[in-house]
Amino acid sequence: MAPKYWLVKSEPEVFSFADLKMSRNRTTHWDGVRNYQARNFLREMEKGDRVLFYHSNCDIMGVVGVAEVTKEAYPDHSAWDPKSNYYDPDSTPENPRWFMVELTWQQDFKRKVTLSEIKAARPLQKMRLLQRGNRLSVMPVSKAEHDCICQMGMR
DNA sequence: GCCAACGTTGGC
DNA sequence: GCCAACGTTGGC
Repeated sequence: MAPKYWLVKSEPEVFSFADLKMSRNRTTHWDGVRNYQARNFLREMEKGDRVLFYHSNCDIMGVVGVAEVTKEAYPDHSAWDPKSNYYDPDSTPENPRWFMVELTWQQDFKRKVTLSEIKAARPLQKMRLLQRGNRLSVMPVSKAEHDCICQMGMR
């Protein structure tokens, strides 16, 4: 099965791409997604899928590197922890509502591909990232868009 | 099922 | 810090 392509957003002050790189095995579980549409995308992720890592809500927003899905969707246990920020009493181990995947750092871009560059790049105009009112933290990206952004980032 | 109120996201 | 654009909640 050919790998699929995704973009995940993270606020670097909360969890940056450098944080992922410094994690054990350069891997983390991508928990805390509490939006149904984003969850559904998470559940479509498969091992080997490529993930563009985007920094949001910071000085210069943009894609900073590439990660890979190393474990596909499994129940997000932070939803069961009353002390977690992501606690959701309606999600239970018997009937989990929320899921997470495992992401592994793969490659730093030589330079950040900024939001304004993405907005200016003709092949990227249809990206979901640029669509009005978009607030998804996990979204699909086409292979062409992924390749274009990687090319910009590695130049 | 409608919809107003409220909370959150995230670019600016 | 502001605020537009959502999603969610809860009364009816």
